[in-house]
Amino acid sequence: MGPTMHDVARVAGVSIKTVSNVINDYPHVRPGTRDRVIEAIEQLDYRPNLSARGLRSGRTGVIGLAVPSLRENYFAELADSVIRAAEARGLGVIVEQTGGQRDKELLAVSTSRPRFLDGLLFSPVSLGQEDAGALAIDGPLVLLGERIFDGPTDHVTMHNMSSAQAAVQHLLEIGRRRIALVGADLNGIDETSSASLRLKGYMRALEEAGIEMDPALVRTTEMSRWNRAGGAEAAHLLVRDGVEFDAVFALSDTLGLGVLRALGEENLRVPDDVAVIGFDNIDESNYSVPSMTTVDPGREEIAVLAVDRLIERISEKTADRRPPETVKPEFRIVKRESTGFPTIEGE
Amino acid sequence: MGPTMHDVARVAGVSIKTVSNVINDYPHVRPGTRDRVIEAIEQLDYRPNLSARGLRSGRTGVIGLAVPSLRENYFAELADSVIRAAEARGLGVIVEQTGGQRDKELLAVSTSRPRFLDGLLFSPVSLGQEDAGALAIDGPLVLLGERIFDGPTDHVTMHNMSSAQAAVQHLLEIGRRRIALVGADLNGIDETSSASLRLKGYMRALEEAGIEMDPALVRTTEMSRWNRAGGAEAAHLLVRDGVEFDAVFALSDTLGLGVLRALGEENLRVPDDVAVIGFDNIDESNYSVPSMTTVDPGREEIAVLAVDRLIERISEKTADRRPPETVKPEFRIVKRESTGFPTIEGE
DNA sequence: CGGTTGGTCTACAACGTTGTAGAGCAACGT
DNA sequence: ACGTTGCTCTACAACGTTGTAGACCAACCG
Repeated sequence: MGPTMHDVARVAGVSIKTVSNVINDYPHVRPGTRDRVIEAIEQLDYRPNLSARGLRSGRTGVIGLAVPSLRENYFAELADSVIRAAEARGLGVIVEQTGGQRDKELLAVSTSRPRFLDGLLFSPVSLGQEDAGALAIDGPLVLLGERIFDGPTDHVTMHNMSSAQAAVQHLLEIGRRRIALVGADLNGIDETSSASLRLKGYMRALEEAGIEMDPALVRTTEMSRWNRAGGAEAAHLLVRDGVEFDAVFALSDTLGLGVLRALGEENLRVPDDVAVIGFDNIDESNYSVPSMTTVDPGREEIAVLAVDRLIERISEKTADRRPPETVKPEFRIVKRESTGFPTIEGE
Repeated sequence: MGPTMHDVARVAGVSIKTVSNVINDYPHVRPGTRDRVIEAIEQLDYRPNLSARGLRSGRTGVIGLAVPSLRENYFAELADSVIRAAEARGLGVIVEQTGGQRDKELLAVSTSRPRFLDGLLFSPVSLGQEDAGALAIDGPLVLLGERIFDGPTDHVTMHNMSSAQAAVQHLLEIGRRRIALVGADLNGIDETSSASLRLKGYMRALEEAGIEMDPALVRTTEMSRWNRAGGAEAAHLLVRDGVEFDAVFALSDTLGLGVLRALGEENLRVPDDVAVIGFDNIDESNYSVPSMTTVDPGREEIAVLAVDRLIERISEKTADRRPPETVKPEFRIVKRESTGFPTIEGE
């Protein structure tokens, strides 16, 4: 066990409260005293005991981040952004993986609080509108992603519909008309899922262009989660079903990368035979063969916004609580080889 | 603030210590009393305050994981494995990113302790043998990866040399003789880096096969870290330098994926013209075009071993401290299309 | 010159938990 | 019948920090 404030106080010849005051930048400390304390701290290599601080002040300086899985690149990169944003503000991040399973997601919300978190960033996948109530109980909570609209908490999301629409418009602009969509979720007609919102953007873009939607072009994925295998499978099925198509809008980059792979196996050339656009702008999409055009939903900004919102909520007095907010960063289309643009290095 | 032990004690009609005893499975509690306490806990939805527990008992149930970056797939997947292993044992994981920078790595070791971690899993990149001393001070610490051998702590690593040798043997077995190596680190002749150890394996395999090593085939990467861009660059240079080669051993999968991309751009066919093998077995390598043969160093097992070692160290009395151990899981070669084998789904 | 103000510091009591010491009581052996 | 044992439970004191209340002193005001 390291030195405590008592040790520092003894060395500096002050009371422990003065040490505490120096550490917490309490203004009324004489410069000379402050220096003595700082010197003592350095001499002893004193570090505050965060458990004690957490007990006394109710804050631990640690927040939680609950995501489906770090094996999904989007969430790994999101975690990277969140951790860096949190670190810049002096917070640690405990990462929990829900596997996208409903029970583990519910658990993450209810069980993570006792883990002495100051707050939780939560990216649910399985929880839906009907679970909004389950989120009301706990401490500061900021939702990430699409699900659970109008919940009792802040929500950082993305322009799913309009960015999906822009993605399809991009395909239309380069002359494609038979645009397949991979990753639709037609099981529960769940209005609040990313899949549904992006599908809606797809339909709008087609409608505006005066193209009738062909249901044969809208493909679901069998796998429970969006991944490369799902994308590959969907693309294989498209080809083997004999559906004619000259472009694919994959609802996530990992799906899109699976599509790229499958198209290669089917001897279809990208973008000559089939153009492909993904969604998420994960690092990997810039290095696939060919590099993949995608929608950058503003992940980095999502992380910063979310951490800042959470910090606000944490420091908020229960009295003057603002009503829950929903914020969305700007999106952009990153044009790459899979739709006929050269890859820009470092993009 | 939620209910405390006092509240539970009052409801159950016992002392707080009895509540504590029930929670900590202290044996001498009458079944009836135990039931009353459990019922009170459930009725109040009581959750122990981990700050208080941490203060009193010196344990917080949280460990740290310091890795270069979650954007590197290998580390994202390692983090996934570690978090799952830790969760199974009731521990939370705070993830810190060092960016592979020396100062941040040193900071991670010295600063993370006050963050009330019970222990730290640390995967250094920049720290070397000369920093072994810096690791002696702190609490339970388990190193991951190659660097800092013979340090004062447990070390979970991998069979770098023999698995690299096996990788090259695989290329030799399929008839390749001009085997390039991408990702060498020739700056500091640092005996303890993954790069050096894998290079050594490469040389041994060639030697055993009676092939003389051609320095023109051994390529460094300009970028500070192993990534796709570095692999692509190295492959482009190989071609443009006019070096003849029929296989590439990439010292990491991300390097290998960059190599695959660059070879495609150079109109070289994989594996017909050039066979490629990587190292790490990240998920992505199974979905590249073509899928990439690689060395699986046993990442999942590394995580489990590391977490278990750390837990042992945490619960160890200072008296009967075992000497530091170094453990390595088994490796295996995962054969895929980039060396002429069909991809096995789910592999 | 007495009273007030405000800057600087200290003493003390919490925060919620667990370790220690020991009280109470039934069962047992002698 | 009485000490001993062992199970069950309780009271109390920590753990290291911060909030509260207030002491002390110099500077200032009237």
